[in-house]
Amino acid sequence: MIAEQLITAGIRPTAQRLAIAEFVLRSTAHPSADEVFDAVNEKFPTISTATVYNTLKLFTEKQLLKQLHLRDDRIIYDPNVTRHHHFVDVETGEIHDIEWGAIDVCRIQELSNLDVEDYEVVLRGRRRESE
Amino acid sequence: MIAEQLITAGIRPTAQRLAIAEFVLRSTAHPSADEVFDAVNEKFPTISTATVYNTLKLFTEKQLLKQLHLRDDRIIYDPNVTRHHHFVDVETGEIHDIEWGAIDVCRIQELSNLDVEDYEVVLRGRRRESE
DNA sequence: GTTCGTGCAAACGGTTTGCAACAAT
DNA sequence: ATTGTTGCAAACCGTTTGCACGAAC
Repeated sequence: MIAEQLITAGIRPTAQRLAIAEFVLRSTAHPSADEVFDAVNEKFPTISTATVYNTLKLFTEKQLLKQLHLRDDRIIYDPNVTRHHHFVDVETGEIHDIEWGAIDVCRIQELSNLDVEDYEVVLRGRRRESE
Repeated sequence: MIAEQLITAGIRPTAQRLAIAEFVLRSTAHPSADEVFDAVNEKFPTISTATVYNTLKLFTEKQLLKQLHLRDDRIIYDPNVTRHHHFVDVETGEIHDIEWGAIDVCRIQELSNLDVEDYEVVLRGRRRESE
């Protein structure tokens, strides 16, 4: 349950936070703050943008979300906090997750004088018409 | 020469554009617009931020620069427009280029239903003390 | 003289913050 | 009582734009 997930992360599950969590932690669409606001605002018309921003920041600090900088105009949020890659559809702007095992990245360890703690592949292109 | 590079790209080489070009096209530091402004402003105190932003936009359209979205707070610019990867130093925030051939990325073609037109690896970590 | 480039100031848009009211412990 | 949370409005900051002046063709 979402409430337990918040409590486990050390977050008090208020009504606003639950509404935000239910949308953003279950989304695969990598929403931005204003998209979260719009979605939550429908069911919770009194919520403010400040609460949305505060909550997204809190969720990020508590490792329930990761910020992505794949769009040039706004930060988007990813509830998939495990290692994975990203595909950016250049036609629609949509971001799709690519599972970690689908791509091999080799010779990272050979980079001299760099301790690589993390990495990801960012792909750009378009979805193919599936036959 | 820088002026010829601008002309070749179809850009009239004004004094302001030359000053900006000399700084940003030769930089390996991935500067942001305000860093470009500060640097150029020293030698060219009458320049405006509008001109810097307009010029960086123009250079980007003319393929002399690429915008990078590796920092969470601002756009940075890369005069290296050939394929390469990026290493983000998590201590200093500095961005370093990784030459294309230093890393192998495999099985991109196997991704079903995706036409990958471009990709890059983004690495995060710290520089090792070299012995 | 018409197009292009510059610089100032204002506007814009995403995000953060100050603060007063309120809820939870 | 004290601490944490919300929502409003204002502030903030990187970036863009409107516009008038001037330069280049």
